[in-house]
Amino acid sequence: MTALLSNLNPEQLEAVTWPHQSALILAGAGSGKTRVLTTRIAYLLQSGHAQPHNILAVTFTNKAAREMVARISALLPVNVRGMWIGTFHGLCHRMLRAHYQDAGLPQAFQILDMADQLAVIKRLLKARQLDDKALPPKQLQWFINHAKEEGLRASQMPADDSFNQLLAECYLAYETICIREGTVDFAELLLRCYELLSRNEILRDHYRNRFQHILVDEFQDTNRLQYKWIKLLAGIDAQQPAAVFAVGDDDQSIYAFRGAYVGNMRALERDFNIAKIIRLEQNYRSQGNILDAANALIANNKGRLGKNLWTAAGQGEPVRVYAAITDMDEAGFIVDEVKALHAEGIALSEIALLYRSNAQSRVLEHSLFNAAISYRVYGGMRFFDRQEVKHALAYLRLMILPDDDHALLRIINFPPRGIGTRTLEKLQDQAKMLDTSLWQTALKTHEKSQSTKGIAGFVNLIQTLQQQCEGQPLPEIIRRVADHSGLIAHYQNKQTESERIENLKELVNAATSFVHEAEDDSLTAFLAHASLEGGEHQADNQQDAVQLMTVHAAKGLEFHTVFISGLEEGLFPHDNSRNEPNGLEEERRLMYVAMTRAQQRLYLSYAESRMLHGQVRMNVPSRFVDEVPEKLLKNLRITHFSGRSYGQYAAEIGYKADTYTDQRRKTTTPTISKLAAKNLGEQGLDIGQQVSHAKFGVGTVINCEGNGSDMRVQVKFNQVGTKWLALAYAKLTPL
DNA sequence: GGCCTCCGTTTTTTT
DNA sequence: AACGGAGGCC
Repeated sequence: MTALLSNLNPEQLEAVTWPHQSALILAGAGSGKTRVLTTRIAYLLQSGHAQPHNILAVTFTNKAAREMVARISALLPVNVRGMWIGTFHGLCHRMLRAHYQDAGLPQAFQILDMADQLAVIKRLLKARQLDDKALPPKQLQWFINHAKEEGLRASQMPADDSFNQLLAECYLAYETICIREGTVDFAELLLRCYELLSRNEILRDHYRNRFQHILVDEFQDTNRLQYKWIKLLAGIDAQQPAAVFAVGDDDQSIYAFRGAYVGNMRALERDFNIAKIIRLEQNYRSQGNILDAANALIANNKGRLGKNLWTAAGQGEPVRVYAAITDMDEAGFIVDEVKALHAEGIALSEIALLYRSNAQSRVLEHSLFNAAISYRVYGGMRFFDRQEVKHALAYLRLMILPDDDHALLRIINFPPRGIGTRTLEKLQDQAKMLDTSLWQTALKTHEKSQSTKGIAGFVNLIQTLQQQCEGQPLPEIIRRVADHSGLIAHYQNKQTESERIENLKELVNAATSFVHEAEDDSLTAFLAHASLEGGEHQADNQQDAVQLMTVHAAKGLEFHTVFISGLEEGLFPHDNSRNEPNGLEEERRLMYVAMTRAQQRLYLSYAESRMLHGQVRMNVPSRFVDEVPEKLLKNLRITHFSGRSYGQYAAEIGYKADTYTDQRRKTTTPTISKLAAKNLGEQGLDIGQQVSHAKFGVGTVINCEGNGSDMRVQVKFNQVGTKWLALAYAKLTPL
């Protein structure tokens, strides 16, 4: 026991040994959050306060869940299997499988991922003859998911105007489809589980009795339904409620855009009568200057629970800032620094290049590639999202749940077997008339036919596959399906598709390792695994490489050196965040997360001009750079120019932004430097200059076009956004 | 059925 | 710039 608790600081120790009561742990970045969580579990077990089966621990990602299991196992020899440790979705799924009948689901119910869900929605909208303008599929998807996250069913949706009525009707139609097909989307896993527990007293009491300790990781990222689920399971109104041990950091809440509700932290405090929040403020990751910078930045946010990170390590190096001329120049600078760091002995994998949006990675990749520095980009297409893999999975799903129209439609004519749009329409019409699934309809109308063509051929194929795979081991089932479905042959006929065949083989490999690792190695379990664990492609290249990722993807990670690039107004903070309530504060938290990833060295950079969406844009440095106290910064521009003038350096890096061509309109417009020098100069203006406008207030000139009386300038106003103004009319006063 | 062209979009993302 | 979707054409 003493070994377990040694080396904890006083706050960590208080959290770990907290009595059998609910607790809220405010755990700053790098404060040993995971350590506290896992040591708490080990402490409960070792001290005899709890048995493994009394413990439920919930995370957001499978990776976090796996890490938790691994670290507990390392702390003490315990049967981890007795504990329920997993993601919200994974745990809800587990309950629904165990009680599928009580939950009103077929035994072989299947999980729809976001793409599957969108496809179902598109099909639904098409059937109702609603085009994109009447109701965009994405919007309906968002509406349905948000409704579910609020715990609302279609029948509870307001229909106060015609559009809301339309939304409610479509939601209802969607629910009907899912029920008939036996499919469940991500939000449904949670809502269904919540409803199951709230309606079924026996089950509820069973689980309440069992889970006396509920531990929640990244609590700030919970949505309202997840919180209600925790509350229900903990049974705050019960005689002996479970102890909820919630660990989170309101300053690192960066998922409001997908429904996370930070207010849950306050709600927990209130609902669970938490008298004292435990704050973990000692940071074991970053050096002083980096923390001071991050603290100063986040202090600009309002309504925080309040927390100030400190470190026992020294101040370390200053935060380095580079003002680039172009995005290419910015990338070039970063690559130069990476080279220098690597030469000093820093491993490439200890260097992270962070950016706000994925599109920004390209310039960086380009420069790294040319410099022959190995790098790895995170994000992008995941294994189980690939079309060939999804096709194969659709065959498998249809075999065990033939009423899944979504799966059927995906493959009824893939590979092509002569079932065209008209045949399909006929089948769908018949199904509607018979009020049954497409599969049942196909059976009824083509059962007698022995034909190997068309729908009858498809029915025969699926039935044959069902028979052939009966009782076979999982990898063998997948091998047969990939082969007999004609998928392999189809891709073999195309020269460019050889990678897809490799992926189908990889799917067999995935099944092989799944059989070795999973407790339940059924096909149903494998399909659930494919949906829920979407395939973090972990195993690949161990080689030393620079890490490229969005700031979101970097959450929870740490690196010796971190570069945050593209720190420009409009990019970071992103323009779109302005339309969202508290959008700027979320952007700032994002910046806070990015900065606190760095251990020893932090670089901030921005570019004056950047190619975005095929157009050169002039940008103003991000306010986030200004929010870092000057005394913590070190400006590298002068050093990097090494004595040259701006003009000399610009010429050297080939910066010729005299004109840019709008490909769409085939027009060439003179931009910045020349015009700025000539025409703008005549007006007493310049790019980058602060100006004042009677109505719009203060702003910065960021672009211009035309000349003479037609001349217009683009001004980024501090209050009202970016506007094009005709100089002949608008009265701009240089400041 | 497959290929081509035009057009619109473009933040972040896990389950 | 780049990608995806829709619609037209052979």
